[in-house]
Amino acid sequence: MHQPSATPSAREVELLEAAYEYALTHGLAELSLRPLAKAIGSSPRVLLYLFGSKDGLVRALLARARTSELTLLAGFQADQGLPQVALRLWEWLSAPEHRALLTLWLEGYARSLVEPDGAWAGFARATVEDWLGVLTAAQPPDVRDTDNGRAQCTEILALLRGALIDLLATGDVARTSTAVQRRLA
Amino acid sequence: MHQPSATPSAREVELLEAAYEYALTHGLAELSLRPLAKAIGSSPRVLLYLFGSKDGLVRALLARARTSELTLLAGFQADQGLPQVALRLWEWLSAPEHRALLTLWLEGYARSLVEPDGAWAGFARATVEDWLGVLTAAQPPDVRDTDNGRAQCTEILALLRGALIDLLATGDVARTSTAVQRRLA
DNA sequence: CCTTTACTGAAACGACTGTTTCAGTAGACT
DNA sequence: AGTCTACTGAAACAGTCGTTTCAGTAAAGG
Repeated sequence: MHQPSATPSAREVELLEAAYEYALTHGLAELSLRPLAKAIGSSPRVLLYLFGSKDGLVRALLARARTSELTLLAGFQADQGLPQVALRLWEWLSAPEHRALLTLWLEGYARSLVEPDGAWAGFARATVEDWLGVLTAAQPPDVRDTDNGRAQCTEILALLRGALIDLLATGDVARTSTAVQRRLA
Repeated sequence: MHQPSATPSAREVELLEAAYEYALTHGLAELSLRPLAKAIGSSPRVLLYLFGSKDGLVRALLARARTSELTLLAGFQADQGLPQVALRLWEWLSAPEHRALLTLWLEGYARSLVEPDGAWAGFARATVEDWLGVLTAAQPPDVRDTDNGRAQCTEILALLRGALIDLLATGDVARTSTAVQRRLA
């Protein structure tokens, strides 16, 4: 046996990184051990040894995705006002090189709603709170933590994410960007 | 053999309806023939006979979902202005009894982005256009079909959908509804 | 009555799933 | 040298998957 430790080994983070790259292009829904292992130069045996189970691996992948999301969000900490932060967020969201990552994010989001238990538990809710946190931090302190302030953040979050899933489906950067900027200007 | 006909038989629509109910509570990602067949009082054999393949069944389910979406949207045809239509749409979206349907919708949406070929092809894009159509129809004719008009519809669509996926994850009707109404009032 | 059409049941096929068993190898520590 | 830890390969296990084969029933039309 082997419990995936709190301090992962070097090989573990190495394989997790490779698996993450793989998931970015292949999605999480159809992820299975043998093709993944072959693609990243490993074996199902090793993946199970390091992550305990497939659920453990998926959990690690989800955590990995959320980590890189959080470090990204940390870069947007509120020196400017809410609209500016939101606009810079949209710049990041609409960048073509982040398409795969965000599709993966949406997939995890949807999955965690369908299957609230198991590996996906709480992923959607967690990311709502992560993003709301960043937006809230960009608000002036006198508005923050009021009903009005939370509604404002929720609206901006909705705008960004709604425009994002529109963009992911249509690829229409011009239309979605105009819509976002139109509201935030 | 058996090609699923353009004019489905009585038994076919009956089973499709039952399968749709099943999908609403179990999701599409983990749908498999044997459990589904058992639950709706049928057999894998019959489902394959009627729908040709599992892909055919999923396609039929997706089409079924889109159909009921379209007949819903038809009920919101523009007698009032855009904000009123959007508010009534949000009323429908935030109703607790539609939670399962909308989760299914989001699942199909995400899946069609990850796997753009096969049964899911074009689902996400199609629903974007469906919704945008309704919102556009609610605009005054002089704004319609201008860049500005399309940006406005896109923004409202983003708001509604962003608030929807927030609601689906958190269940927080109060916060999300306030956010939507705050923008549309 | 006979044929055709629509549907159904039981069982099997091959491919794939996550996981386990057993057997190692390579390097670091004592 | 010997032991311990970390990791790995090959093969098998039991289960599920979509699909096919072969069989049969029941009703409708001529």
